[in-house]
Amino acid sequence: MFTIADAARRAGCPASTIRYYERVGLLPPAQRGNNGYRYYQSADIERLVFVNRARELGFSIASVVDLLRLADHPLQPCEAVDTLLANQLDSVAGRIRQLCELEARLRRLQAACGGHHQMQDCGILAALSEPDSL
Amino acid sequence: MFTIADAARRAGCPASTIRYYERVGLLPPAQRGNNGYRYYQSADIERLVFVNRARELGFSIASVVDLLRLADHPLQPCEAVDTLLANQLDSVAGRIRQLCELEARLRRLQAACGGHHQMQDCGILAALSEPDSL
DNA sequence: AGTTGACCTTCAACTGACTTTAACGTTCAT
DNA sequence: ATGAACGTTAAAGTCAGTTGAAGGTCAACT
Repeated sequence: MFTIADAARRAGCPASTIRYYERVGLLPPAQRGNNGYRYYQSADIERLVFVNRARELGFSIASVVDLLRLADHPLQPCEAVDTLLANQLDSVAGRIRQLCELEARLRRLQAACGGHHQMQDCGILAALSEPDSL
Repeated sequence: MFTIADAARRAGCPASTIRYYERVGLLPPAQRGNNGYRYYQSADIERLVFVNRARELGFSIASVVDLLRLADHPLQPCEAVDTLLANQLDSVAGRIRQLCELEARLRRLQAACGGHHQMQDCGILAALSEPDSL
């Protein structure tokens, strides 16, 4: 029997996040003591760890709900898991591509400003105002 | 004189976004017609384009406010602009690094699931539940 | 027994950068 | 004159939590 602070320590997230996960249905309602406190068992904490790992990997709350539902059916084929993972990889790869292009544009922009001059001569501000060339 | 829809077309953003920018003080209150409609002039649209470019480059609303204030003082030195840009580049580079590590972890996770098997044998779900090794 | 300090509870509001919705007014072409 | 396509506002929704207020509980120490 662990308090919410114990669970938080073990899962490596704030207690407020655990309450939030319960509130949005990502975790089932916790057992309660006579004092109203939440108490957790090892199995509950494993589920919480699962959730936190998946979140760290960038899965949305909705996807984690899906993953948990899938994990609860041990005899089903696991293709749906593969699919979720592949989608997540695609979306991460896409964001990386976008950010790399962004980085390149920022570097080009940086090159437009040699150094010490006035705002009115700043290539950065000019490029932000005018052209389509960054 | 352009309506908000004209301005939106020219700036490449939804009209709702323009209203939002005005509401949060990123744009000055627009001129109004007798009907209450907003009307924009070329200079207003230039400012809006500036804002949208900066937002596309990932600058926060607060940073765009700074950039605009800087751009409004043409005789000041432009080092502050350089600094804002350098910070933005740092933060983008940092996000890229994080996402690349995330991508690598997702790929390792993907390798844990060969293909057709049941949930209970799925290396993906196992890795999410158990170890620190991804 | 009292008190301190660390824990627990709920509910509401805040974050960023918008988007969406509802309910209503205007303009224009047919 | 009527309908589509525009405009207005305020409020709520999005995502994934975090923060704060106001209060109840528990364990240890004096």
